[in-house]
Amino acid sequence: MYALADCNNFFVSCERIFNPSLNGLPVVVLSNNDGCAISRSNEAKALGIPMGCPAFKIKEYPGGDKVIMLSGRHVLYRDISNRIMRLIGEVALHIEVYSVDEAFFKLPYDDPERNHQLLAQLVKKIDKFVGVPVSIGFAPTRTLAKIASHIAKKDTGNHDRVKGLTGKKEISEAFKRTAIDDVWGIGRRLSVKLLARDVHFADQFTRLPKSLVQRIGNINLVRTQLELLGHDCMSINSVDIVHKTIMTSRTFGHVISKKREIADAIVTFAQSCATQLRQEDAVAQQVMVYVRGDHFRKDLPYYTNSCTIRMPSHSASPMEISRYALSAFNSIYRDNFYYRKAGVMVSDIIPASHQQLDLFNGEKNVKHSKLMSAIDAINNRYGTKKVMLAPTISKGEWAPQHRHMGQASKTLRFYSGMSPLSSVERTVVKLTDSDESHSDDNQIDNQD
DNA sequence: TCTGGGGTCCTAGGACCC
DNA sequence: TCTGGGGTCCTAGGACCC
Repeated sequence: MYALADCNNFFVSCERIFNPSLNGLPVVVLSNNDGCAISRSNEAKALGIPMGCPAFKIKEYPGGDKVIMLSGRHVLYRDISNRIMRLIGEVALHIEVYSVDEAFFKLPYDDPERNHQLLAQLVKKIDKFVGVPVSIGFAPTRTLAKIASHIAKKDTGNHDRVKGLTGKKEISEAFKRTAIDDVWGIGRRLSVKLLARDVHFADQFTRLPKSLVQRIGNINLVRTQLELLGHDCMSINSVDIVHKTIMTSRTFGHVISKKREIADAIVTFAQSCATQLRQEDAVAQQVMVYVRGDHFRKDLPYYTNSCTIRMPSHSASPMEISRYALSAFNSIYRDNFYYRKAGVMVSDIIPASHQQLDLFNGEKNVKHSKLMSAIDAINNRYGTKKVMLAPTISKGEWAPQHRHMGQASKTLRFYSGMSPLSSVERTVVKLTDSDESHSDDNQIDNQD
């Protein structure tokens, strides 16, 4: 039996822990650059504000001028999420953290009644010790548990916020009320195709012949149907599996055309990928860089491109990854265009322990890895980004804008147990090794 | 003024090989 | 005159999720 715990309006609920005066008010948390709403309180949902609504359109809704808009504080949310996951882990046989606000887990009992009691206690415990409202659904498969958790969340008469879908009759009743696009795995495109065939609710979908389901979608849609019929066939990447790709990208605060400034962002993103790799104790061999114009600006010529480079060996060194990222960037950058977004993705990731020793670069790898350990230790102790590669110490023209941050940083540091940072100077690490000679095509990385 | 970021999986089609 | 068949690998694009 699987359970799905889902935090209600997660980011908004996190903000309310620290600012209870937000309770009962329409609140949204905004994405990077204060671009659009990524979490909405029930009061904001009631005003009709959709997920992803651009911030500037919010006040166009009736009552929208009363909506409180907050910039996101993702480090804080991650910390709160970890606390919730720990509490779930105390009762679960096996937990799969699916996203920052959701986790699937296996239940210890066969008896639905005992499971229900256990989960109701868990919801209360999370309320008490963390302060975030959580809804939990449980059922024989993950896709059914997802439907159950929707019901638990939406049914206002359900006071313990737990819903089990275990009996045949109960499940088929729920199917009749589940719109086809509310089924996990059926998104915008597939629901259009299904509606065209007069499939409006989950029960109609479960009756379609398998061959037709396969034709409409692919094997994934067949799996979704099987899951609804009670066959457990979804595998979830649990936290202990290394990521297949790691990406860092940002929309800039405004359009940029200067190569130097974009390169600065690219190096920052490359470093962030390297840091994540080291946190997962993994190494990557491919580096992909992309740049993009602003597709909302019809007055500017639009350009987008990407370049993938295979490094000679796997690496988690920010110097190494930054160098190849810059090289890739140099090959796609074009003068006279305005850029709004860029990103770095590393792939072909394996655990560091599987790494083949590179005979030619062995000594350099050892040097890098000692340096990296030292940098990680400093950043862990004094706060992220205290030690950075040289090209990233500019003012950061590309930096996203956050206008609704309020008194964020004080609370955040206190909450996360970090020490104040004022006494620590930012340290510069030179990007280019003096013994490297193959960088004639990356003019930028030699400037420091 | 102003529109996020980070993932996964599957499939079709091209390149290449024998 | 006339242009195989089967396999693998890679990549781009499309779909989904939060």
